[in-house]
Amino acid sequence: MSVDQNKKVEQEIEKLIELINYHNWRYYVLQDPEISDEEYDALLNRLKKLEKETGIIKSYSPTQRITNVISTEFKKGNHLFPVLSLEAVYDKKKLEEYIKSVLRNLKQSELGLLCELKFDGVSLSVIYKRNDGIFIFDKALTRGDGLIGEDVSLNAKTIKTIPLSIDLGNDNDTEGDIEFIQVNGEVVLYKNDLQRINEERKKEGVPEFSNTRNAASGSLRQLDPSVTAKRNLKFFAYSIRFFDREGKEVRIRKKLSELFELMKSLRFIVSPFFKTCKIEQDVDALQEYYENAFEMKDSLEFDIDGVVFKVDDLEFQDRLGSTLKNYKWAIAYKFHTSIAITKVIDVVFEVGRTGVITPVALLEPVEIEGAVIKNATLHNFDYIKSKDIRIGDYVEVRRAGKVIPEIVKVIKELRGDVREIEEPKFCPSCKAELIKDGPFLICPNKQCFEKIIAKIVHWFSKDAMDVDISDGIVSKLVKNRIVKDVVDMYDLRPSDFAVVGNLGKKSASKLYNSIQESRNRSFDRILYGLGIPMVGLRNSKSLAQKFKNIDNLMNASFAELVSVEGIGNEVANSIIQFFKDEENRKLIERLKRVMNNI
DNA sequence: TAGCCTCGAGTTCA
DNA sequence: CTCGAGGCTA
Repeated sequence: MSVDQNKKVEQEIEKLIELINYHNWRYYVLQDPEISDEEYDALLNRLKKLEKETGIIKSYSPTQRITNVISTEFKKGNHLFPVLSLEAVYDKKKLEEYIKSVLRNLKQSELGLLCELKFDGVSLSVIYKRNDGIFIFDKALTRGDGLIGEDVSLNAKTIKTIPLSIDLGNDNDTEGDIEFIQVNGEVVLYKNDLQRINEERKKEGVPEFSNTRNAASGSLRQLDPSVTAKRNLKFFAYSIRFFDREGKEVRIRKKLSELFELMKSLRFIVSPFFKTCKIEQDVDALQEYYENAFEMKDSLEFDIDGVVFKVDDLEFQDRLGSTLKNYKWAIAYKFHTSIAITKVIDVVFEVGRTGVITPVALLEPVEIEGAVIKNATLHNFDYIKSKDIRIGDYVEVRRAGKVIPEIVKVIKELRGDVREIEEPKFCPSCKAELIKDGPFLICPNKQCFEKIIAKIVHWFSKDAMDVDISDGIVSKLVKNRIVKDVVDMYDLRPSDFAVVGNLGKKSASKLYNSIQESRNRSFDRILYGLGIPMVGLRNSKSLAQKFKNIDNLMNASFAELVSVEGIGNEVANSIIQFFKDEENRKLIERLKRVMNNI
């Protein structure tokens, strides 16, 4: 083939790419195709043929959306502009406070806002790089830590609604100094696609996805892009930023809403149902947008978990800036979700201060009212039996009262491949044989690390010594055999803490000082800290008041004990048992050396 | 002895 | 906060 001919074919390839991209956009983004599927396929086949014959394959050619490369891991990549989260509010009052603070910070009396739905999907940064006057898909990154994300380019390329090239045109880049473009948006999976995928997975005997977000996230993190391609993911764009060669941001518009229009013309699906509004002090317009979104959320094809309001003026955005985690120029107004459905991934067993083994369900993380729930206690085996909870079950989770997650019930309709929760025979920490006491399993080993850790943590707890020490540090001190009981804690130097924890010099000496200072705690707190069974806050106070010091208490007869208000047979026996124990007596002798009020 | 009241213990996440 | 059980009173 002559050079001339080659050039001609290359031109045809370029034309075909542009034409296919155009029809791709009509079909996937606008959902308004101009040509039939057959005609589209014909164009694609022609392109494939030419590429094969000439070997000219442009990286942004539609044939490159699916490659056969199967990676073993994801590379890391830097975002050009950090991808942060948004502060969340759950009621009108909190929203009002936020808006007022923004107005105050900007010294404005009114504010233009852009209102959007908050998609329940996975955030994605798509980065384009200049090449011959147009911008070519360079890479796509997950959020990661906000600065560095995972490179999921191959998977992102299979998403038909992410353009592989962008033509800004001259009027958008008069200086010609834009080198990179970062488009941010949400990768979402439609509800009907989730259903379809789950039906297939059920047939194949693999676990179903519990919601569209998890499915989208899982699809984007596939090692084999051909799997991602079949998932029919969508990309909703909500931000576009431009950068020069040095990575400095270049502004070509003044308002976010103008950028939304620009993204539309660049063939992105922009955030559906966005609108702008102007507000002053009252947030009624925002409340209305929120209520509308709430009403229509079930009829939408995709999942949303609230709405987002963003300051429209980009200069105002700059002035507001961001914290370490959040942009200050945007707020998420989220729907209440007091319950959520999630999956029991596994059950682990924890050892408490008293040796009682507690089963804890590990859950597929779900968000309830702003907190991500990963665990829920199952209390004991009677509880497990009464609710018939099994590993692999889908469960309804509620945040009981204020914070503590609770499994309300098993969704039996969703039960698939499940496994019974088996009672452990041995302590998960020290492997000692467990003893059964009613519905409880108990570790009898006095040296059990987890028990020692829990006892020390209790000793320093708020109502006892009131020392702010993390159980992580205690755990390391015990496991490295640096301490074996609370008395040893008073002999540690600041440097000992630095060794085990991620503590700086300052926090280490602070911790040291507060432990030393706790030598002066009152007798009732010491008594509580000892953790005598059935002796809690209240009983420690009455006992301390009556007996004044530990020797009086140890020498007290049964009759003297029960004469104390609130102490009956059981509690008195428990106290006598506690002081009979040789280990406990030794500990108390040692404590006399370090505590001032014992 | 029944029943109310109070206390202890375990519990999660930001 | 909740559950379960001990203490106390009628």
